[in-house]
Amino acid sequence: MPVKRHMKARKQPLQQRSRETVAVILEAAARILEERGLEGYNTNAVAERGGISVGSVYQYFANKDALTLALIAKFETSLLEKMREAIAAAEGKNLAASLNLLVRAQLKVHAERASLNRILETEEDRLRPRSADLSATSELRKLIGTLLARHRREISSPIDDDAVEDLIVISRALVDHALQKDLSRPAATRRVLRAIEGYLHGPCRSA
Amino acid sequence: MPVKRHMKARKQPLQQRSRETVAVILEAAARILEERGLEGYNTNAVAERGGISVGSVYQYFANKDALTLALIAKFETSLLEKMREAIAAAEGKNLAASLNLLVRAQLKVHAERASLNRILETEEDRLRPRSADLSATSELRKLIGTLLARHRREISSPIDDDAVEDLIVISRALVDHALQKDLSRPAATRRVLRAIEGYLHGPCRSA
Amino acid sequence: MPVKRHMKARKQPLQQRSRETVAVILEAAARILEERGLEGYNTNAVAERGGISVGSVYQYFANKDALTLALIAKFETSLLEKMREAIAAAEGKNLAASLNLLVRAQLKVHAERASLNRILETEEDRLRPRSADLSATSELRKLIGTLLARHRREISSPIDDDAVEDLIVISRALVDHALQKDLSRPAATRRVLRAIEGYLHGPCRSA
Amino acid sequence: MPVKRHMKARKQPLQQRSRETVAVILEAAARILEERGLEGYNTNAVAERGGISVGSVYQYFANKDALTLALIAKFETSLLEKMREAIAAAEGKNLAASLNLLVRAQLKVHAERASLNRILETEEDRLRPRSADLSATSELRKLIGTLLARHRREISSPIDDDAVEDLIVISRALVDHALQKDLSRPAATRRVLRAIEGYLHGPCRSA
DNA sequence: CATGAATGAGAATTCATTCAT
DNA sequence: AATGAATGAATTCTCATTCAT
Repeated sequence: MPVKRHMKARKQPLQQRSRETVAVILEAAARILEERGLEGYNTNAVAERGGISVGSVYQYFANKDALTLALIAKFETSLLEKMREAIAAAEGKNLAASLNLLVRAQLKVHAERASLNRILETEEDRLRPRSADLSATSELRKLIGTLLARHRREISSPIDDDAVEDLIVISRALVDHALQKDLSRPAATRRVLRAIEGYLHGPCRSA
Repeated sequence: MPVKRHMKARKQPLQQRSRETVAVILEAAARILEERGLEGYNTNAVAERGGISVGSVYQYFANKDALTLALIAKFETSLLEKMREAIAAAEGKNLAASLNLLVRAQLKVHAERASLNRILETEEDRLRPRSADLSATSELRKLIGTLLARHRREISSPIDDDAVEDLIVISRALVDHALQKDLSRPAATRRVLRAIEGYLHGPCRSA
Repeated sequence: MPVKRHMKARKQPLQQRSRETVAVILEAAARILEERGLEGYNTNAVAERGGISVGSVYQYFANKDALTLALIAKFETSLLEKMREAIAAAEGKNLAASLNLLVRAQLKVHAERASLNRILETEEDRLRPRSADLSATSELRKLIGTLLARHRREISSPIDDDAVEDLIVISRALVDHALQKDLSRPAATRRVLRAIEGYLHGPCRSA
Repeated sequence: MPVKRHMKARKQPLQQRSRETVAVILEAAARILEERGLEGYNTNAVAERGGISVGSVYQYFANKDALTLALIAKFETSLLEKMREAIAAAEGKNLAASLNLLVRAQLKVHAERASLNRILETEEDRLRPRSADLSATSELRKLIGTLLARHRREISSPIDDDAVEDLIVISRALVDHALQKDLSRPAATRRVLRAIEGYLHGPCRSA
């Protein structure tokens, strides 16, 4: 079953009222996903939860997948936001301290709405017509790339775009895994950092 | 919405005919998932694809989820099988060579039915009542643990159960990512190995 | 196999249109039961008969059993209504005349939709989680109790709650039986009355 | 949906083995009905419960309804048997004592497999092409008729066939009701007897 | 714009019955 | 005769989407 076309938001919510409605719908969708999972996620439920009518949902989202994509975009943006803040806060610190801040921020963001984020990641696979990258993701790559470049001298392994990508994949996987296994925050941080730092220092035979 | 309860035992395939039917069903389900994705995966389609009737599907699988779980188990077992072979083949080689074999085996298995495996992994999240481990997974952990212990002296970083778990998570994530991005086999191998070896040699300040 | 659990509240018909739809559904269900019996009673048939879609049936009734229960309630209420009227009409008459009116009313109501009522009674057994009385039934008991109390002096046998209950059981059984055997109205009336009056005058040894 | 034709047992179980199989099937059907109700009553379940194959069920019963009818006949016959015994035991006693024995016998039989009997009565309505009487029922009428004729002088009200029929209907209804409400045996006996004796002594104005 | 009733295709599951072995 | 695998029509129920008001 191919993904529906016209998956852009139907109209630009220019009016104040409209923007509020969109926010209500997104929050309702998020809550339904958290409370009932993908199984219980349907447009009627979302509308009811948001205290509006189904018709209104379709006023702003061409179809269910468009709504889901909007949710994904929103949470990806918010993740990016937090990462940006963490990187800003790391300004002036050394690599280890910076990574520590970053990982803790990432864990915090994912933990906040852990179940929701897991589901959205799953849906992303299904909805994103492969390779079509969300701008947020490439933005994140750039951010991390810049950070690492800044600390080039503290890193023993050459850092190209692929390395950045892999680092992102690795930390996301470990963070998800930690949350799924309900690890304590410090334990999770330690494990994620170990992987990242290992990666950055490369296979040094000097040991 | 929780996973179905009534997973009561269905008839075990005793006769030759039955065992064939079960195989037909599993293969049909796999093909449907590959060709149409989760969206087009329904018991009627599976039956039709297998050239049998829906009733026969339900003769051996209590419900759709049970069928999916059987598929998961089958592919997890087959993955384990291949890993076991790779480890056997690595007997006598050094760590780097062993890991190389292992990663290539993993990439091969996943690549064979890449899309199917991705979907099954997704479904596993939904179907496995958290923490309930598939025996195949714990088996894999043991296998990897043994391999690393054998090469203890070539590893600079202490390897406990958590480390093994993280290594599995990392390589699975990178393999999935590589396949999704259609990386060439050598490139994928290189990137996965880089991560693993980095992890094993730990953050060595000596660089 | 127990009665369905998910009898959660469905939308209450608020608008004019909705109330009409609910009425249409109930009437269609009644007709299907009359024409095709329990065997041919299914939600698709009901919808088709009512000229609406299945979805609409489920908009107002959580499931098939809920629809059946609504039918039961409706006809129990209507029976009660008629009995109330008969008792009102009997005001001032003596016991024999009152009973006569009552029995004739009961026969009339049951005869109107005899086959439907038989089926609904059958389903009631299956659907009512024993002891959970329909308010209509307890209402009827009260009504009959009051009538008999009014004529206490014309009755030779002490009338308690059990007696009222038994009288209701007896007359319902005889009425059903008379309708099933297609007895003429006067014959049926006579036979039911004979049983009731016999009960009320008790085993008088004076004969 | 009309009742199936060919509803007679498919073959006369002349052989010893066959008769045993039929008995096994009937008992299995009875148990399934008791344990799972009409909802869980299906030929596959019956076969499994009886430790035989579905095919064998169809060897002896043309279809499911034929099986149900056989069950009905069996339990009606057994009821009749017990009533006959009770009447024989009442030989020489007066009317009151005879009725007492009879009612107690009836309560005992129905109580033994109360839920089964309720269900069978329900199915009887559906399966018996109206008016077509089971011989057992007319036999029972004869039995009761004879008993009452024997005690003609103790009865103040004329007893014709209709009266016998009504008495049977009344006592069956009250017995069912008593069992459904879980009345104690003595209480049930008292209430059923009260109704019967009232009926027999008729509306005597002498009180 | 909002509402929410209505739609109906589609999916899961059951079970009476058949028939090759 | 017995077996039990296979069948597939039938049924319940859901939910994305539309559209009259």
